[in-house]
Amino acid sequence: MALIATGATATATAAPVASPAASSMASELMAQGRESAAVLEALLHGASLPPAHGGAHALAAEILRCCDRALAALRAGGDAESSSADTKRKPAAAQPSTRRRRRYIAYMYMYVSSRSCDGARDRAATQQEIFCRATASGGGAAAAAEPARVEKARTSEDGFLWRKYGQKEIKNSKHPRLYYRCSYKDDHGCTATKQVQQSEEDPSLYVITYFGDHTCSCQTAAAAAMDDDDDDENSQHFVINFGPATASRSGSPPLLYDGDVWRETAATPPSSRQSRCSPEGDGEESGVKMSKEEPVDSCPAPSAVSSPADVVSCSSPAMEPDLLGCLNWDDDFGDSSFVDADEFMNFDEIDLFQIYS
DNA sequence: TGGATTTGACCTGT
DNA sequence: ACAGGTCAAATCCA
Repeated sequence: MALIATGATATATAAPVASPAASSMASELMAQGRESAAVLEALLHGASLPPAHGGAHALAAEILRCCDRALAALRAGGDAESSSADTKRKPAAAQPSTRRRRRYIAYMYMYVSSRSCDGARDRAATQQEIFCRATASGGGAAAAAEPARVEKARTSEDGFLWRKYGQKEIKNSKHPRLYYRCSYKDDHGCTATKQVQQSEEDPSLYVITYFGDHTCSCQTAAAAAMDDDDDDENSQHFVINFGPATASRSGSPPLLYDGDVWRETAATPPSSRQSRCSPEGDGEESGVKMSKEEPVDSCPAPSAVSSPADVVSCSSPAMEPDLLGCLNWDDDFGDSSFVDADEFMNFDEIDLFQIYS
């Protein structure tokens, strides 16, 4: 994923204010996460850990969990506040979901930051490498309405629940373009849509173009569900909790990493259509089949990594040292004494890695 | 039987 | 006229 960094959108988007309670909780969570990061750093420098620590994997999982919960707390706090105080809400289409966008951006930032400490490539180079594609010209209403966010990932799975509504052969393209809209479009009027198309250069990658923001509440419910799962699972698995939380309905379960391959957390029937977000027609839905029996593609080389999803999928032993070593929390996220999560993730000062048409 | 997917037809912009 | 986006009836599946 990657992009062109720009601060324009950050300033153009009104910053929601999280409630004090949410900020406090987020602050605690991030402080906890930082402690884990410090331990992890010590571990990476050769220090030995007490048996109580579960090793690098457990620490990394803890860090991710803290980050995610902090962001969820902020989101929930902000949402609650805005829903109670702002009853005259503007139509969803006219009010971008800044919180979710920020969360997305935060992950982008973490990703780019992680890459930036690679000695051979500075942040600017990484951002340049990050893929940027103009919104399809001459597109339909969705494409014309607002800028698109473009990602490249090994799976089109992103935690949201999508309904496919179309497929189109694209001229001069080997692969069809698939059209999805939020499954909650009817229920909540959510206008989010996305287009998925296999990359021409690397068919194992999917180019995902997002239009609009999710205005539905599916993410909140999912986050809660995931919290419930955390306690049971994270001692055993590397919990992948990237981006918006997974829908709790019969939708895609969160993905777990157990050291070798990805797998789904729930015993979702393989044929469950809602868990399928990958384009069909390429034979085996290469990006989504995540089971012991059918391991996903091996982790791409760092140079091929181009999406947050890849960051996650590359928490494999091959990628881990690079990624973990690059999480320079102090440099990238400020001092640990951040007062609240908005300060921690100083969103408005972070370059927004957003795709523009 | 209800909900999701498929796919040809239709609509819109260039 | 063409390409891309969306609709909606038909179909599939749990």
